[in-house]
Amino acid sequence: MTVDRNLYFALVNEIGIIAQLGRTLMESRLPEGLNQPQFSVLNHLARLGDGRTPLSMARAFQTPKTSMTHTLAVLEAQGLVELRPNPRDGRSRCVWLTAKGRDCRDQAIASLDADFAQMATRFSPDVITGAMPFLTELRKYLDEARDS
Amino acid sequence: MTVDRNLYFALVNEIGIIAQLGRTLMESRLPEGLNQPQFSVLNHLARLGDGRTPLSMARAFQTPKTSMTHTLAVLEAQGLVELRPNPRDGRSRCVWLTAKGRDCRDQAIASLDADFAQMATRFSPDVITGAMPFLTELRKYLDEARDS
DNA sequence: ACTAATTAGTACGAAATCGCACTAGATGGA
DNA sequence: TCCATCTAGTGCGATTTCGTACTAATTAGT
Repeated sequence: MTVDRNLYFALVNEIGIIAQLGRTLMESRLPEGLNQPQFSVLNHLARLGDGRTPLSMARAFQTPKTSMTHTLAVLEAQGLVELRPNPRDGRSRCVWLTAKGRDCRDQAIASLDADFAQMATRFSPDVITGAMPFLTELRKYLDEARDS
Repeated sequence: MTVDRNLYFALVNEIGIIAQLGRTLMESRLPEGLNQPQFSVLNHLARLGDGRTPLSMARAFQTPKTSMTHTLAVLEAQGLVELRPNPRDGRSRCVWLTAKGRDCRDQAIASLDADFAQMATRFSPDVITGAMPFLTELRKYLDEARDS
């Protein structure tokens, strides 16, 4: 019992530390004034397409919608995204990348490439691929467990 | 190249979301007014022994020392830890659990046990044990990569 | 022993996080 | 249609996070 608890706690703990280290490392590469959540929003819009609503993004990142409001306000103030009314829903808005936002994301990606290449020398793509299913399943589990 | 970058980015992303979900879930079980970093400090002291210095704990959690100062101030205000002078170093202090702090930690552990038991039905200890080495190595790698 | 460099901790301020309460718009009965 | 309910987003305030700059104590080099 005790052993199991420590095992699961160690897992959560290790993941928490990795997330923090990853975030700090990542932010050291990002352009000045762009933090990890802000970059994630830009990247999300670039990868999956813009025109999404704030709420859908808040859900995608599992973060409170008030946090997303703040993040988007910062990005908008920096001219990296634009918020336009949602033609399908008067309460809602759609988030669009500006040209500057797209450039900024591409540049950030380029900076991170060097880190990922470095990382690949220690962790081959195969190793990462092998580790992903467990992590994905764990994420889904925790996501579901949220409602209980 | 692009595939690799997305793979590594997906890894960091997934871990970030797991950390956030884990933290939120955990905090929903903790006593009112105790958040995850605060609990982690209590747990660390209970497991590894108290009388440690703030800096050593900041290092253990890979967090800035100013954050630890704040966390300890909160815990002290709640009467969960006590800060006493370090007899071996006049600049330093030692952190001690109070009886209340120890009780609080034990109670929190008990609440979390139910969650871990639930989690164990989906992820056996063997699966967790199998996943740990990769995560530990990744954590060490990121820790080392911090100085570059 | 003396001074320079290092180290532990904190004060302070800026920014981020996020819960609560609210507004405006949408939706689903009856 | 009308009203109760729900939903998207924001304003606000409490708390957390953490970088910079500082003080006081220790350590290292000579």
